Amino acid sequence: MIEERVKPNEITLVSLVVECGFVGALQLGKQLHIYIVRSEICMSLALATALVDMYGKCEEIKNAKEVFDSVKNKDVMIWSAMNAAYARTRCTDQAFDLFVKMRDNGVTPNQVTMTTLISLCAEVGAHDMGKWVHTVIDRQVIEMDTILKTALLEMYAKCGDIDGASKLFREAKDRDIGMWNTMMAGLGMHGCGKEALELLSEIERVGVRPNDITFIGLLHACSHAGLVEEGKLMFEKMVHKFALVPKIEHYGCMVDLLGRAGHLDEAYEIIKNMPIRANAIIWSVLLAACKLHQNAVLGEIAAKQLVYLEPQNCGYNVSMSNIYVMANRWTDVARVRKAMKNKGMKKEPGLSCIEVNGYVHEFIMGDRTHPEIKKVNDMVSDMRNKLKEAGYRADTSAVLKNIDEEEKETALNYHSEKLAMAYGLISTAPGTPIRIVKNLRVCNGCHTATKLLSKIYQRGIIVRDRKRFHHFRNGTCSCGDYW
DNA sequence: CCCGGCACAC
Repeated sequence: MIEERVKPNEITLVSLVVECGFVGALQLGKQLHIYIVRSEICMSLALATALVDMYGKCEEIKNAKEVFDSVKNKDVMIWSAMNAAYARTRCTDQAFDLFVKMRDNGVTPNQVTMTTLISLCAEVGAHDMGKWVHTVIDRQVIEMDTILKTALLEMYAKCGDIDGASKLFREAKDRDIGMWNTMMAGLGMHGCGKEALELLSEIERVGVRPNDITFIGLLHACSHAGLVEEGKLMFEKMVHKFALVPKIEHYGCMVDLLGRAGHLDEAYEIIKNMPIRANAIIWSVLLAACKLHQNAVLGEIAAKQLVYLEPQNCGYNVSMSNIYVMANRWTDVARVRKAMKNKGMKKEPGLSCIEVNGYVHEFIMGDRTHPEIKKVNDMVSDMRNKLKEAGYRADTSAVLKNIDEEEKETALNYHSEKLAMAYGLISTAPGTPIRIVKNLRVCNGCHTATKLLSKIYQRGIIVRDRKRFHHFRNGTCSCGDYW
C-alpha cells in the first residue's frame, strides 16, 4: 500500500497502526510511523493515539512517550493510551505520575483510564493504591460500567482482599459472565474451592451461561482445594451439560488436579488419551506434580518432553536436573548442568514486590540495590536468628545440590520474599499485615519459615505467588500446606 | 467503519 501512488487516508493509517499493535508488529509499525511523518499527513489525535497504543503494546515506551509528548491538545484517550503503555510494562510509578499530570492538565479521567490503573494495581498487588483509585472513582462520580467493576473486583481478589471482592460482587447488579468468572477464579486463588463451586450452582439458577473460561477457573479452584472428585464432576458437566468442547487448558487443569493430589498415573493417562497433542504447559504441570510427589520415573518423561519442546527454556533443564537429583542420578545431573552452562542459561531470578506507603518496592534474590538494603539485611539476620531459636532448620532441597550446605542456607535466607518481608517488617507499624507479590512459586523452605515468622513477629503475612495466595497467620497457612 | 479499558491457564 505504501509503495502505491494512491495516498492512504488517515482512517486507513489508523487501522493499520492499530493492527500492528494488535499483532505486535513493531517494525511495520515503525515504518508506518516514518511514512506518516514523511508524507506530511496531518498527525491527528486519533493517529497519535493509535501510535502511542501501538508502541505501548510493543513495549516500546520511549517511542510511545515521544509521540505522546509531541501532541499539543491531548484528550482523555491519548492520556489513557499512554497510561496503558506504562501499565503494560508495569511502570507503576510512571503510570500514577501520569495520572496525576493528566488531572493537573484539567483532563477528567473516565472508565477506561480507571480500568487501566486498577488492573495495574491488581497485577502488582498494590492494595492501598487500588483502594485509593476506588475512592477516586467514587469521588469523581465516574460511572462504573461492568468492565470497570470487574477490574475492581479482580484487584481486590488479587490483592488478597477476597471479602472486599465478594462485597463488590454481591452489590453488582450487572454481572456478566466475565464478572462471574473473575469472582470464581478469585475464590479459587484463595483456596475457597467449595465457594467457587457454589457459584456455579448460583449461575445456573440465574440463567447466565457459563463459558470455557468459567470451567478453567472452576477446575483450577478444585485443584487448589484438593477437590478431586468435584473437579472430575465439573469436567463431565462442562462436556455433557453445557456442551463445551474441552480445550488444552481444561486438560491441563485436569492433569494439575490429579497430579497435585498424587494421582500421577491417572494424570498421565489424561495426557495420553486426550485428543489434542500435549504442549509444554501440560508437561510442565505433570512435572511439577512429579516433583511434589517425588516420582522420578514420570518426572523424567515429562522433563524430557519439555527439553525437547523448548530447549531454550532453562527452567525445564533445571527441573530435569532436579529430577535426577531426586533419583540420585549424579552423572545425569552433571550432564544437564554442563549442557546448561554451555548454552549460557540462567535461572529466572526470583522477584518480590511489596507496597509500602504507596510505593511498590521490588526485591530480586540476593539484591543489594535497594536504598535501605543494609537495614533490610540486618532484619534478615534478625529473622534468621529468631527462626533458629524457634527450632527452624533450613530445608535446602529447593536449591541445586552442587553448592555446599552453608551457601544453600544463605541463598534461601536471601530469597526475594524474605527481603521483601524484612523490608515490610521494618517499614510498617507492628501488627500491620504484610502483603507480598512474587513472580515464582513459594519454595518449601520459605513456606515453613514464613509460617513461623508470622507467629514470631505477630503479623499476618499474605503472599501471592505465581499461582495463588498464602495467608500466613500465627504459624499456619491458609493453603494447608497443599499448593 | 474503528484511537483507549475487564474474565481463564502457563
